[in-house]
Amino acid sequence: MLQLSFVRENKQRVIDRLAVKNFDAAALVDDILSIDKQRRNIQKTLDDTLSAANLMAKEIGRLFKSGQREDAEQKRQESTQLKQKTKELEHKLNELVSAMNEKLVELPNIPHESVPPGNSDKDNELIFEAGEMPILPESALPHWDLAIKYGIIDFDLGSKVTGAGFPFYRGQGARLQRALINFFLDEAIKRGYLEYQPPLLVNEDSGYGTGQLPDKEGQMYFVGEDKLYLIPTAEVPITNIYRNVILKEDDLPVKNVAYSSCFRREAGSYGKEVRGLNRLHQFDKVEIVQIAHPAESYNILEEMKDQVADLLRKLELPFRIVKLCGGDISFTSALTYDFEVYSAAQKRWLEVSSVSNFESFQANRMKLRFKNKEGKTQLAHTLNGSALALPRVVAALLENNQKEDGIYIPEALRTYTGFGKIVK
RNA sequence: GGAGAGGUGGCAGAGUGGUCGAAUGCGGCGGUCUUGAAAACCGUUGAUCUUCACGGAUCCGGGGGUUCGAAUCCCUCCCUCUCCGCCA
Repeated sequence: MLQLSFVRENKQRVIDRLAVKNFDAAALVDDILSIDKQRRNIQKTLDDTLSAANLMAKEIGRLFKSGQREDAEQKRQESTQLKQKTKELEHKLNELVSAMNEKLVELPNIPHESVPPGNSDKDNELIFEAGEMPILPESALPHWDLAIKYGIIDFDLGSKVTGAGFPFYRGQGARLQRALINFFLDEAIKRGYLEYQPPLLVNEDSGYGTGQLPDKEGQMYFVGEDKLYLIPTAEVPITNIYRNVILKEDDLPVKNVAYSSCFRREAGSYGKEVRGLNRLHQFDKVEIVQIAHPAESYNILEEMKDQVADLLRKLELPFRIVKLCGGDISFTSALTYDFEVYSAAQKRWLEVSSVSNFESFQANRMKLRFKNKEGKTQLAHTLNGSALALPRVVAALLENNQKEDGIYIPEALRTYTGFGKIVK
């Protein structure tokens, strides 16, 4: 969420910038500021009252000690009244604080200056395109048919054992998954990331910290018995490592990478959009997370963008990068690049990565700070990106590299798979 | 799952109803001394809110309560450790 002090000092700017996200913030901001004003008034009165009560309590202690029972007794009566007053003030203050927080979390993050206006993915700005578009014969199969032909992914078996969207990977298909995970992790480690293996279940505080809760509650699987959520991305546990943490400036940037399975309920999705590997309830992803100095975060975003592009190049997949427009960018993000690979048999672009700078939006929510050179604590910036999500990469690899005699594995991956092509 | 112990500042560790935001040690930072370093000595060293500032308020695992007054008493939740049981 945005910092209250920022909203207070930059009211018009907040409203203007959020208009780019097609978000009319005027009324909300007014509400917040008016509640804030009341809050500060009450806070002041309460502080003064408490201060008086504290002084009196000390005085009473002194009187009792020196044996002045009568004076003490009288003060004690007075103090009881003060007590009543503080109770009322506290109650009122709590109401105002929670009302304000409720409103404050409804404000989206402010988009970066370079974010183009727009309403949907059609208005996203294409900023890069690379790789050769494969030309496939008419007989080319979409990946869900290739999966059956080569016996490498079994969707029906997944439906039987669990449900739709939970495929089994089998033989060379399973091997390919493992190869991709190791490849992605190794590439990140080469770039100085520290590898983590996070828990796949997180508590409520963590869900709140990265912004999945409260608004996207329905997207996560929930284990009610233990009040735990299955993670929709490793971003959640990895970023929450730093919840309520004050780092040293020298620790920045923090670079973490994690492979994890990801679980998403995807309620309301259906049709050919979700066919095969296009959208799953459980999938694998390698996620990169950085915690950065505010002055550096946009350089780091570019660096992460190049990193993801490099992976796609090594996988020899045609891809493009789009900068999300105001209408398509997420609630929490200030600037997002989406990466899409071309899946030649479906003739579709599939999103395989999303790299974002959240600036201090997540950090403020989870109190992730660092102590700067002047000794002041300051919110850090958080960034993350998929590097990469597996299923759609696999879809494109299978479709684009299919030949008469099998499906060819790109050179960079062969040391990981141990085979050069997938055969029947 | 059963029984017990415990959660205090960056760390270790005192404190069991009143000058305790918290002794002491270590670590960190600054200084004295030194050609330099070490040692020694002196000083300093948490966070949040609020105020132009002085100052004030809050925080001893989280939440609630008792009391004029709570780190200290009560309730509740969470977590850690030890023993037993179970187990990849």
